[in-house]
Amino acid sequence: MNAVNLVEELKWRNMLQDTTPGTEDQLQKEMTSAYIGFDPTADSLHIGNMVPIMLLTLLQKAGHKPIVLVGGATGRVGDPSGKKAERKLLSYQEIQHNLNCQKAQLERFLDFENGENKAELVNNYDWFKDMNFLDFIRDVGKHISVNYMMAKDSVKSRLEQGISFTEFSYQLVQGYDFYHLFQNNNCLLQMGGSDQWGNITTGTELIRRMTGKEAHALTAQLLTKSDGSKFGKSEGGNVWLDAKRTSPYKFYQYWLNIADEDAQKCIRFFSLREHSEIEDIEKQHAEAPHTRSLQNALAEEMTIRVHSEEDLARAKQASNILFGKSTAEDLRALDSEQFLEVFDGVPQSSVSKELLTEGLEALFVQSGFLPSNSELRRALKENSLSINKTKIGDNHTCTDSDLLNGQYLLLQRGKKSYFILNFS
RNA sequence: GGGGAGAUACUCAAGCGGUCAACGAGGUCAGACUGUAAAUCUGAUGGCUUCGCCUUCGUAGGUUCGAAUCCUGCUCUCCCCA
Repeated sequence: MNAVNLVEELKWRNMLQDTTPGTEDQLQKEMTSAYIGFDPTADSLHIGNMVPIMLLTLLQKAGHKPIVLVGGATGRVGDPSGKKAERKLLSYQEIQHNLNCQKAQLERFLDFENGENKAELVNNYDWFKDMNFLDFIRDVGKHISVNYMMAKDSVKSRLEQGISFTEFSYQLVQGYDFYHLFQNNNCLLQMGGSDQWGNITTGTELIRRMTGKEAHALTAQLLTKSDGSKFGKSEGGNVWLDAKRTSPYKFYQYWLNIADEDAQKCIRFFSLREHSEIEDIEKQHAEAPHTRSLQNALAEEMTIRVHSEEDLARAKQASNILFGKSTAEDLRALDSEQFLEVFDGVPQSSVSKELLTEGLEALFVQSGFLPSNSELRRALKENSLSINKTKIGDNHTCTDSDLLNGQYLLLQRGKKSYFILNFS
């Protein structure tokens, strides 16, 4: 019935890790509801969450119905999968706050409005809040043996170090989610990263034992980076989708700087362009790697999808000023607001106007940019200092006309290290 | 409790009476090259009023014209024996 075969699509993207038997048949047979759970551990999703988001996006594009489950209940327990140690519990208020924020973000990526297969959002707290412990262990716990639960990797890997009963129970709680959605939302499939396989199959097992019916699991490969570090982390930590946590500029830069090898994986994982178009970009990249077609395409597409066209334009402008051939003139073209946005995150110091004409030592050292006069001398010897993108020498002096917007001076050591002086 | 070894700059690690702000390696920073990459090459890497001066070699004293280097106390670390 469907023009797009989801399983084929995922295979083409090298995303598919594993499915339970019969999954593809079910998806080809009829519109199928499938869900993925999101953990409310922070008040923003990060790009690590883009893989499950893509699964749902592609699911919807293939004509099926995505169900987004936010883990109001499971978030109170803590998933041991992939975790070396017990996690600290979040307060109920924190979880609620995080849930609301994530919800708003998810709405960007899926169509919650139109069509028979419009996306739906559920919160497992709704069906767990009135569940009492005795009911749970009688009605649910009875069906799954401890032996079965202990055999899961997520549990097994923690047996040495210890795992609380709380986290041990996690798979059962998640399994019950699946059962609940199976019964109430006709949800026949749970998807997730490959680290979720164990949890998901506990769900299918539970459904089989409680209803005698069959439910399905589908997992995606985890995205790994060629240098072994974790995907979605930059030096400053996670790359978040929230512009307040990771500015669109930094977000754009993250994609732009992905290693070639990883970019090849990412374009298939994340791009919503036509297959032929993606293959063209891959070809381009192979022929002329230095143009970095893959990184550019990715950075543009992802910045637009997560932020907006305007944010992309600004990010590009900022990048151009920071890294491109742009010069003093481009810098002067910025108004005060743009200037501060481009150099968002660059350390600033407010200094009094008298300093301006008091020489380099005053500007670079007293302002706190360079740690000592020796450092300043060294930098001058290296010819590594610039003011307003123009290299300066030993006896440079500044005047009022050097001030950007009558107020700022942009100091620079080498290529990457910036500092803003704010003359007030 | 007895015996031994050690503590040096961001890290590792030389130095064992003057030529030591202290070899070397890693890291970091800069310059060249480049794809805002990797690799490579070059330089820098305590502070200052820089052809000189000042403060640093666990800590406090001492010997000496002169100590990171020798002596003593203290603190800490490691090893061996009981």
